[in-house]
Amino acid sequence: MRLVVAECSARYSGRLTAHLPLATRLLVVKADGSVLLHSDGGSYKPLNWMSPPCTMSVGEPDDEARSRGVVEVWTVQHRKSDDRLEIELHATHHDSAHDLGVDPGLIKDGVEAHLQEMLAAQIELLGDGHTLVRREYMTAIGPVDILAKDGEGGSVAVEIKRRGDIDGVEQLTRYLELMNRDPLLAPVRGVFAAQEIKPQARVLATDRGISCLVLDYDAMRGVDDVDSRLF
Amino acid sequence: MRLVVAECSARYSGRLTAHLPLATRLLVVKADGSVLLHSDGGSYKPLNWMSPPCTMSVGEPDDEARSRGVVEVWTVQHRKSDDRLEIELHATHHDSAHDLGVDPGLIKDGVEAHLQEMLAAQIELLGDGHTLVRREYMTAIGPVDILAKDGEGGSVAVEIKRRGDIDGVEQLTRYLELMNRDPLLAPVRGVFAAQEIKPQARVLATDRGISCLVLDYDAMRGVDDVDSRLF
DNA sequence: CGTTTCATGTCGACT
DNA sequence: AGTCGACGTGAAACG
Repeated sequence: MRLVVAECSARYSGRLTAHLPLATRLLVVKADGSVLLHSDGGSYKPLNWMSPPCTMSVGEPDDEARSRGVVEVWTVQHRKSDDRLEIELHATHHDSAHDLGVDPGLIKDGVEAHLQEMLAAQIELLGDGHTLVRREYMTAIGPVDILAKDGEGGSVAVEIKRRGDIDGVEQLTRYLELMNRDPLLAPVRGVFAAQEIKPQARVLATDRGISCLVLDYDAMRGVDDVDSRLF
Repeated sequence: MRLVVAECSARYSGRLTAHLPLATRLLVVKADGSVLLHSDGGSYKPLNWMSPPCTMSVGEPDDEARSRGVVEVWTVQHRKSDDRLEIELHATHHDSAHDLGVDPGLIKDGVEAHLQEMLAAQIELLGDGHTLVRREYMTAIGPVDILAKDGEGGSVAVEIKRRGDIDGVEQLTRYLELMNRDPLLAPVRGVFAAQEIKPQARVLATDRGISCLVLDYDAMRGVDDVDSRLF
């Protein structure tokens, strides 16, 4: 990985045409040839970039460019499309190269998955008499996290989220709509379960006759641990 | 902007929970406190990050962490949510800070470029006797959209926007300031041309002696088509 | 400020 | 390789 801090201007053409006026920026050249052009603010998205696979070539400025103070011209060309990024470098303030090696990558900890496991194991949290039918109950539009039956034999569909937002309620609503068309299942009641339920989501859920269940992760894990110790 | 290349591991919790195993990575701390964690490959998206507004605090590792080789602990906390990024730094290979200043940002040439072409072809829209000098007239701070001469031989710098906002007037003002320092060009008059000019922008432009020109895209394209048919 | 739509979306899973 | 859907989507335009 090469890091350069330099005054530069850039021109991108490909899916759109754009340019960056002269300013001081961070240029990152990754091992796979990809290039990022970052400013000192904004988000994680670069001002401009070229994704791999691509090839970078360093060239000399022509006379016109040199008269504008350009010292070096980088041309980054995508290998599979005609996307092209041209960077004109003026003064360079920093330039260093580093060997980073291969990255193991991000590992997403499935808190949601864990909550699902634990709620399946502690299904009585839904209410007395509830029994588990199955986890990841498949429907035409995707798997419902948990399908259960209540004490009276009615079906209960549970959607689990770490953070209970409106989107989750919408998702559960779609499932319920579909499942209630199935005479073998209907009527299906909905339960929206999450570690934290946003007020708006609670209002929407309640309005649609969906119950809300706040899950206490630590308490549930405690119960889980006790259960494990019994074996 | 601070650049650090270090062996590190990280843990993010917020909209999801995830972690990064120990590896050598680039850490970027931007002026607004945001943090990016990049590997030497992939795309422009960091492995992990924290968007502004957020606060970074540097701490000492506890005994357990120190025994694992942790030298420093960075805690990046989002100001408006409970999103949190914790980075454990082991060996540091590089550490440098740079003052980048404010970035003018990316300029997308979409409809704008087309308007520029058409105005260059119909330069008399600026007024009788006007002639085109060149498009994309290069200056130290970026290209002026159109440089023209009026009937009396005076220079005219034209800034073209799809939507004429205050930013565009500011940009043209910077160009004019620079160009009027060049004795070969001065005095340079400014014209702010756009499909639609916001009232505020018009007031500011007028106040600075910059003329406003509303461009009728469809009418201009009509003329363009007629021109094409002549050939 | 909330809401909706766009993106050089990116990214992964599956056909 | 092409398609589809989720994303820590983010970002800009709009009311």
